[in-house]
Amino acid sequence: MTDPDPGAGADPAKIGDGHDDGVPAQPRLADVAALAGVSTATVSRALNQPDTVTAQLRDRVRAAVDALGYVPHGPARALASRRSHTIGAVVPTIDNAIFARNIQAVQARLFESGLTLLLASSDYDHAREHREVQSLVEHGIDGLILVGESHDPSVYRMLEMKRIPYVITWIYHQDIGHPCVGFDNVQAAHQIASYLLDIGHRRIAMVAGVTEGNDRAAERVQGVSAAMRERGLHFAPGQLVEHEYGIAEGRRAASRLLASPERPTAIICGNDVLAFGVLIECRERGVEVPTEISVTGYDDLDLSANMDPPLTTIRVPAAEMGRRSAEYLLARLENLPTPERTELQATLIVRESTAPPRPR
Amino acid sequence: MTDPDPGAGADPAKIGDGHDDGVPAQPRLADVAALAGVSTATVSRALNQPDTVTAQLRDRVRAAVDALGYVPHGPARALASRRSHTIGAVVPTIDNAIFARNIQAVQARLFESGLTLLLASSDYDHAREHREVQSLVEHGIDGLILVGESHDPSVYRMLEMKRIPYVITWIYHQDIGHPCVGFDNVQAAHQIASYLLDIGHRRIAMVAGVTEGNDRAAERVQGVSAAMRERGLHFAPGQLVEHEYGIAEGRRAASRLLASPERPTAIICGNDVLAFGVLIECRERGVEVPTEISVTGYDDLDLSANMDPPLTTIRVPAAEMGRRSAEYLLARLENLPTPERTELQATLIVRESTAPPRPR
DNA sequence: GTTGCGCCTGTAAGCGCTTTCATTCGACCG
DNA sequence: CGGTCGAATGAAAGCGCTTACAGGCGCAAC
Repeated sequence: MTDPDPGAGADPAKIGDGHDDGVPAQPRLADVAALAGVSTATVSRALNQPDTVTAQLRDRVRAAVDALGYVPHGPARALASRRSHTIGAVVPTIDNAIFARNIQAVQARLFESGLTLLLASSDYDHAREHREVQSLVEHGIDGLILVGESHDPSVYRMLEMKRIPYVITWIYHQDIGHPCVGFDNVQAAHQIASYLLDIGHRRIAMVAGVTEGNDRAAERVQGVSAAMRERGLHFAPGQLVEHEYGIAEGRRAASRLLASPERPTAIICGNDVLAFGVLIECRERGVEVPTEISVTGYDDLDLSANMDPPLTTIRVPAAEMGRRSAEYLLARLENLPTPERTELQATLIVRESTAPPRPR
Repeated sequence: MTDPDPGAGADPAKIGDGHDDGVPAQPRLADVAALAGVSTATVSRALNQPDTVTAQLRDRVRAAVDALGYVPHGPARALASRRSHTIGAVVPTIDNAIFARNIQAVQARLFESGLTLLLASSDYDHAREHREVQSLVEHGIDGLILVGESHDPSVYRMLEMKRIPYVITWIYHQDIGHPCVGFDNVQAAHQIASYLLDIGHRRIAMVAGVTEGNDRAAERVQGVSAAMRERGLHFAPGQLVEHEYGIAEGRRAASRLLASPERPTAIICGNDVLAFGVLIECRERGVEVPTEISVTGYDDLDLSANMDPPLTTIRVPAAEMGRRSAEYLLARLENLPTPERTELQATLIVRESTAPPRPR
């Protein structure tokens, strides 16, 4: 009934092309074991827990691996060990310098620990995000990095059900009910608005990112609004606008704002790229920054310090956040103690795109 | 000898927490089968080849899946089917707008077809790239996207051995011995140099990317050199420099070039970011572009058209290349016919950062 | 010279799914 | 109305690896 010799590596079906020289084209663990003259269990141990095995044996296995060009088969390993050695990440879009930097740091850190990154992007769409997450979960990810707190409830449900550790990034505040590594968007936005108010601005406009389904963008609006409210101010009609990410969008927004009868003395942007657009439109229209109008960004891209004038902005710890979020998951996977929530600092960088408003 | 009832879902070890209500915490295919009252084979078919199954059955299975919140286990599926439904990509760095755009397109296209992207970055280091590729191969990727043609030979060897389809991107020329989707860097660089020569420039400098281990950067230098050679010109000493990617690096290069006794009348940059640096340094030093000096880039980032002055550059089909390279692999996986090599166009975009040199 | 204890290594049972092959069922034809 | 063929389903054998568990061996202690 049963195969009398299941361990035999000589099954011709297993041997690829080439002369039948006994060197399988796609060697399996059993082939390595046969060549090294040990059992598959030993090879597995020699490879995965080298310490539990004789040095001599280790070398012998290593030699066999090299001789055959053996590469372990991850799915089989994942199936048997319930660990895929992969981490998933879903970002709104990779095509945004600040996320790219963040993801680069995540990938680099994971690689250091021998893990691989599964990357997906949601295009700021919760439904799509849900499908992306499901796809990642199907692939057996050991952990997941998410951007922001607001997600389809089924996302959290799935993670819970599958017992997959995850971490929320790009956001931090007292009452986040999830593990997170981020910074306080409300506070940072509040800070930049307060700075503008402190130097005398009263007519402030804001070019925010699209807030629907984007809690980071929403919190930034919230922080600015709060700072204004504290001084008894609020946005005049049409002075708080939302735009998608992009230079052209920033220009369009600025173009409208600059044409308004009560032109603002300062424009706060939800990110640096929008601010670039605003700066460019100002230049195009001959509106001097910062003498006629102040402009601020949020992110502190490399270019920001090099704009003309250099952009006042919030420096966001994108790379550190990437590294730390990876490390959180790494720690969880090793069952090492690690704080559930870590707050990073976003700092105001004052440059020359802001100045007190010109007296009328 | 054998379990008389192997299909039973009642094995207590399988049931997670909660009351023993027969609803497993982490349902497997067998649980779905049990609930739907069919075999696991049928469930598998209903899920993967819906057409081969009765509509009624399909619905029944679908219902059971929903009821249990079943999510297939990718590694197991990959092990059994020899398909992981993942594609790997290794780029030098994600933290470079043009690669980010490319990868974004890859990911989006793969997602459309239900595949997932495994992303790695090599940091322009062949040794590291090799390890990254090995790691991806271990994870069982069904295909691989590589940047450029020059890689550690063992990379190609491994792909060959494992029979993993791959595609080379960001490069194209007649004698590439690998499947590729790219554009001709030599020709594009030749074109931009020729344009400068045509409008009268003779003292031309180049700020190239680092060419070691980067065939794209090398080809761009080659294209420019060739164009100059055709007119009996060559780079003066110190007028061909290589710099890492970055604005600061571009500034540093420009700073030296502008200070040289025989100041060039045009600076060709290996990418837009270096060109931004050059442009910024010129502005800082009061060197007018393009009247005193012409500057060109390569990539055509969003910002390039919005610089002051707008940057003359080569527009690179980053997103299309991403989409097409994904599609190449998709076709290969389906055994559909697809061209082994496809050439995309990189086009010269003339803007205001270039003009004829000022007569002396 | 035994006995006992550890340390290594081997045996073998799965991990959860796909897929071949066999079987069943129903429809259709003679 | 029985027989035949095709379509739909089920049974069961792995996919390549990990990991209890068992077993063997050498050494120290008695």
